[in-house]
Amino acid sequence: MAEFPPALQRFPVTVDIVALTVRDNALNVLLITRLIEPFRGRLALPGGFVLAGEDLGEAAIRELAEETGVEQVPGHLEQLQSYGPQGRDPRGDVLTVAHLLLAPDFPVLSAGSDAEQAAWCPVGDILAGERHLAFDHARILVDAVERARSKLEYSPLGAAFCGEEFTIAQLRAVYEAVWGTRLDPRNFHRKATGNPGFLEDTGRMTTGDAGRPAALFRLAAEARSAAGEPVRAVLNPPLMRPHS
Amino acid sequence: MAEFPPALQRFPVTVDIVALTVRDNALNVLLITRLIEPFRGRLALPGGFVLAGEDLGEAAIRELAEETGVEQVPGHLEQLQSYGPQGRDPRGDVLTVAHLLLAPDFPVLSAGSDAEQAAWCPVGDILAGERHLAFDHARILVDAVERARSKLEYSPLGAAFCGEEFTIAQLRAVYEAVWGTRLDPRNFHRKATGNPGFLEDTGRMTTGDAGRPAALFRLAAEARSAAGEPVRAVLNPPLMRPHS
DNA sequence: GCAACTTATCGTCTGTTTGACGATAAGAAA
DNA sequence: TTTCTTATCGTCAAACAGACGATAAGTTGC
Repeated sequence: MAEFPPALQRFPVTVDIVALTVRDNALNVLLITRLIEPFRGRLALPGGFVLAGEDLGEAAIRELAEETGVEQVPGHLEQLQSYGPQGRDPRGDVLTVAHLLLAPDFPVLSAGSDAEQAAWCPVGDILAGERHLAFDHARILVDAVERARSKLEYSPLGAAFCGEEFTIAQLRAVYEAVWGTRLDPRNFHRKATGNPGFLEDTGRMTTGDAGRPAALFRLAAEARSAAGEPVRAVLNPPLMRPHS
Repeated sequence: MAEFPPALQRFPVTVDIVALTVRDNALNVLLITRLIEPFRGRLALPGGFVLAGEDLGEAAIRELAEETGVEQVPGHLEQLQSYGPQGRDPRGDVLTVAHLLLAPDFPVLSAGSDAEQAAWCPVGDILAGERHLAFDHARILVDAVERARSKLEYSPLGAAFCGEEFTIAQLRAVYEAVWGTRLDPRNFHRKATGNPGFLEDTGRMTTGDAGRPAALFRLAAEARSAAGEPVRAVLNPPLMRPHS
């Protein structure tokens, strides 16, 4: 039976989760306030060490549950990228596997005194440098936002920010918040509804809002991904963000 | 001074490299024949353990150099995805960070008796199941090929498979090999040369080949990425692969 | 040298898609 | 009832993709 080399270097491994949502027409990220050193008092991405017997995705889901109180993954979770192990943590080398969660606005746990307090923060505030994140989390956040932006172009994942049913205008608001642009409502409506295999009409309408009632849509069956499965790119041709 | 928790789990970490190139109009992957257990005698992706004091990219470059003899990274190297740590290796849990190299056809080291022999293998043969790869490398290869295919659509990375200078036909052969389709030479020529910021004419021509001499192009300055930097997507609108 | 062949490059034509924007529909608010 | 707001449908021109003809400029065979 083969064994690992005796002098084999082993590394602590963490998972970090960049949970993005759209609140008040702005892209928000879920951040915790660190209660322990290092970076005590600083904002950081939720995450933690991978335990023995865990896979990466499992660890990400567990950490998310521990720090926000959600029972089920509330949106689309995918692996982003790995960072390290050098120079990330003053305690020593740590490899981190960052994950990206695109989710509807969900309530975060109001933690007790000894737990880390999670809260949604506007991404713009963080990227503008108003608050400095712990570790290399600012860089991870930048990569995550860029990934989210490009995913919206050629995948149906914009709908991951909405609930089960949504209007075209709500979906458009997602694109506008993530891309930081304004989109023409009429052209967006045409593209979203005219792409076979993207949305399907539920037959129901909104009521009570200002303006004309809107039709409610859901993701078409072929655009929904089973948990952990890659999303089939159904936006063909893609919905390009305005370049300028 | 903060320290890591005493009971902290640590994992061996490897880097694996999916080196892709185009040879004889087919997509090829660099594979080694394993000389040690586990999976002795099986084909596997080049790679190895991350050493103390190394970052992920450094480890990937070192392993590539050790197993192929290249001195410099011969193409575009980027991180693909991480896998594990469970159920990948009979010796125990290992986390691997897969990397993707898109490179021109480069000669691989003809190793001596005790080194692992690297060789280019047609990706089609592997995916068809003619040879079984060690570990979960077949799955990693599938993910890498899919990443390469989609990268060609909206990034200038097709040129990473060519040398410094290349003709439109050579670039088209790359797209055809990676996508496994035929493309109309005239429409491809129009798209490749008509996209500002993608290619620039060197002013030089091929000589000696069959047919009319072709103009030699290189990647435009704005489409070249500094080492390790993300590639700016300059194909706008993208060059979509035929869907069917 | 000359015809045949090969490959590169330029054009044309048609259907599709985008971007800009007018017009109408259908509710709530005043 | 009028006004306001938002949803949805149309229109039009420019850009673009896919199919394919035509020509240019080499090499190869004879």
